[in-house]
Amino acid sequence: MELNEQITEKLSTFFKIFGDYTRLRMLNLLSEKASCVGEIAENLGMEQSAISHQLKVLKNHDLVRTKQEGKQIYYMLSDDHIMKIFKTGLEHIEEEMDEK
Amino acid sequence: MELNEQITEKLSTFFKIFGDYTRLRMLNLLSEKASCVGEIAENLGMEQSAISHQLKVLKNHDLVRTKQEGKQIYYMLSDDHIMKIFKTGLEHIEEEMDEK
DNA sequence: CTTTCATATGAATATCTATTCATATTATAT
DNA sequence: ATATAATATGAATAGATATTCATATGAAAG
Repeated sequence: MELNEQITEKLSTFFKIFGDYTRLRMLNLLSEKASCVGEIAENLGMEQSAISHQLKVLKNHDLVRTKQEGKQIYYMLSDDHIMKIFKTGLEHIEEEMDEK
Repeated sequence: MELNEQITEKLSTFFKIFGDYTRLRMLNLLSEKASCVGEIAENLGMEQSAISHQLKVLKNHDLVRTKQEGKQIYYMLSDDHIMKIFKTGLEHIEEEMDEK
C-alpha cells in the first residue's frame, strides 16, 4: 500500500481513539442506545466530567453526534462504520485467543 | 454486542498498538517486505534504538515475527490479518475525507 | 580470542493524555 | 428573576509512553 505522511498521520490518530479502555466502553454502550452524559457516567461508574471530556474527543473526531432534547443531550454513534472497526478488531482478538 | 471487561481491555490494547505514527509506518513497510532493524531505521530516518524498542512492542503483541539469518534478524508481519485492520481504518479515513 | 557488525536493553527524559476538582454554562421550571 | 438539573470547561495532577543516550549482548569473521 502506498501511504503518504498525511494519511498515516490521520490513521494513527484514528486508531488512537479506539485505543482507550474507557472510550471503547462508551462506544459499545452507544452502539446499543443513544445516551446522555449522566447515563453513561453512571453506567460505567465514572465521573460525569471524565465522560464529558471523552465525549468531546469522540465528537471532535466525528465518531459520535448529538441530539439535544431540552436540558439533555443525547449522544449516539455517527454511523455504523464505527462498529465495523470494532468488529474487525474483535475478530483478531478472538482468533488470537483461539490459537492459545 | 456483549463485551466483557477482559475482551474490552484486550481490544483497547490492540488498537493502541495501531495508534502510533511510527508503528504504523513500520507495519506499512513490513507489509511490503521483511526487513531488519537497521533497514527500517534508515528508511524512516530514525534511530536504530527507537525502532528496536518499537519492534519489541510489535513482537510482544504478536503483530510481527522474526527470522534470524546470521547476524541479521528479519522482521515480518505475523499474518495478513494485520493488513485487514489497516485497510478497514483506511476505508474510514477515506470516506471521511470524501464527505468534506 | 578479539574485532566488528547488528541488535537489544536499561535508565533518563520529555511529551502526551486520562482523570479529578472546582467552576462555568445552558436550558427549563417555578 | 432565581433555583435546579444537565452538561461543559479549564487548570492541575498523575500515569503512561516514545525517544534518546550509553552500553550490553550476540553472531560471525579474521
